[in-house]
Amino acid sequence: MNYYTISQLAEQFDISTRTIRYYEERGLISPIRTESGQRLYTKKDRAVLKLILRGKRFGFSLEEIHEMISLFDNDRTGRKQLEKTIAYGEQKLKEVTERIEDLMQLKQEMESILADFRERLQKLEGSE
Amino acid sequence: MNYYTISQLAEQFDISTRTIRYYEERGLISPIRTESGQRLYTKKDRAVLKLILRGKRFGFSLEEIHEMISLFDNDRTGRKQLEKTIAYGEQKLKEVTERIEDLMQLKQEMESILADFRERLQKLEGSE
DNA sequence: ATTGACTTTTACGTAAACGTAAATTAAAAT
DNA sequence: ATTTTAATTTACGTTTACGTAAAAGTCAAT
Repeated sequence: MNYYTISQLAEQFDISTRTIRYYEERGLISPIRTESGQRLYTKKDRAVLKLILRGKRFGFSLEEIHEMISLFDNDRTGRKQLEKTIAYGEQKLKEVTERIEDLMQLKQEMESILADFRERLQKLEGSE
Repeated sequence: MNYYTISQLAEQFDISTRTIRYYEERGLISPIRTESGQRLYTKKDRAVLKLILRGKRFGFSLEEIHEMISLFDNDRTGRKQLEKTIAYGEQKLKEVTERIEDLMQLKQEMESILADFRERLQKLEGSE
């Protein structure tokens, strides 16, 4: 397994190194360190970073994303733990589903507005 | 046509009056005023507010939302104007479509993780 | 070995999106 | 008529999510 440096990840995702370090400050990502203290990121870290950025695009706060990440990465062995995790996951899934429906409605509206504008343009072109 | 007061809208959408005034500061909404200076909101204003809040849930900035609102509300008569508006609208529509696809992928992933957890729970219950 | 690119921590700065408080005025209720 | 409730403006405060700069150490290349 090989590693990424912080600037490599930064370039890949077109974000700053400061941003990546900030996510670490907030406990969202935990790279290992070399003897000298340099951060090294695994593929898994990279995947987590990708998740964070996607969450951000949907308007989730880092805090919310943090919670969602812990879904993946905690080893939840106990039965109670599992049940709690599932309940939380179902809740989040519901939220995501609602957002999708909401977005699709927005899309519809935008499409109908666009159709209206296109029609207006047609009429203008016709009367030329 | 009847009007809403600011606190009525605030209650309906579960936001603060400060928030609504802030949107006005930013030019997103423009209620009329009584003689004494009290804000009065029409149904249309209410619809705009709803739009703002929906935009926010998708992670759009107030600035972006501002631009999108002007799509609805400007009377764009000229041909050039219409073409620009349509182009902008198509762009935004594309963004929304991408977000939907992105969200659906997230949903899939969450579902498969949940399925995994449920399976684990089953095994635990079975071995009881 | 030295230059240059990269990394680290520390720490102050900032824009967006409000919160909150104060002082004042107006509307609604008793 | 007078409380109570709601509204206004002004203005400073706060949180989130980073930006930016400084000082110092490290890695890669010539």
